[in-house]
Amino acid sequence: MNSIHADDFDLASTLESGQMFRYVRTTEGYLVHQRDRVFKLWQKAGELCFEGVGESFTTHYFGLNENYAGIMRTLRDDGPVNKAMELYWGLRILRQDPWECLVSFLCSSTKNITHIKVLVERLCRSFGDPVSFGDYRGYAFPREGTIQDFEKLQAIGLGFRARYVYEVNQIVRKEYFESILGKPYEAAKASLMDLPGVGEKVADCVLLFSLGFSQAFPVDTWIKKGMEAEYFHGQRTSSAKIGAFAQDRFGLFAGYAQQYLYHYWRERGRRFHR
DNA sequence: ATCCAGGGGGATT
DNA sequence: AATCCCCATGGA
Repeated sequence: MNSIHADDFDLASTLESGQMFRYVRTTEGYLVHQRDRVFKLWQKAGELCFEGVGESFTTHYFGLNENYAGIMRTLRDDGPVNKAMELYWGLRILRQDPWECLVSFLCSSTKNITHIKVLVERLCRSFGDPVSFGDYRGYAFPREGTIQDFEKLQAIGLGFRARYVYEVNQIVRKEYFESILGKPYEAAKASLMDLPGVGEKVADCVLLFSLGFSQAFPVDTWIKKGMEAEYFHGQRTSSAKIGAFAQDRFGLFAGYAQQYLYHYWRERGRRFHR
């Protein structure tokens, strides 16, 4: 067991705000998969405790070296964001493995999160190497280039998404993301959108949740509905307009605003039904 | 700009 | 049992 001091950090809202799909809630905390890693995390008294993984990985993965309070200060002027910030203070943007992030969000289109989790889990079971943690047995996320059996891929239940995963697996290698990292936001997004199955939404998710482009503002259905209600007088507005509005209003850290609003509106929506 | 196929599970009625 | 909805993309 190991631990680091972690102020301004909320493990639960960070993991459960729809950025990543390979976690299980346990009695003490969370069991998390990332590429071929599987590790345990829990929080107590300002400490982030971890088992099965190193300190430098943990710090980087959760963005704990960022100036969180400083970033949040730039977003305080906005009412809804400020409200979400109060409720979920400590929600961080993850630095996931870009390959895993890309393939996961390729599976995400018009799926709810519970179903995305199932699909990603089946993908790992079918194409990933076995991994373990104590008594726990699981599977690593499939490495780049190892998703080659199209029939097996279809059997997972990906539907029309199977072709995207298959084709992207043939194109993308580890080096692919290194060239993207050096580009400005718009150019990086355009590069990702050259991949089959990658539109604005998926590109922004990969840029934000894995490559550190904090200005990326993914517009999914929750964000679209929420933004229309809150900032566009309830009028139907295109995702492109919402994206442009967000860039203008929230600036360099629009992605944090998005993640707060997404979690806030989604949690609120779910609570209505209980 | 808008429309619609693709596709399947989960939630709601 | 029927319907709606879901962190979409791509092509018409």
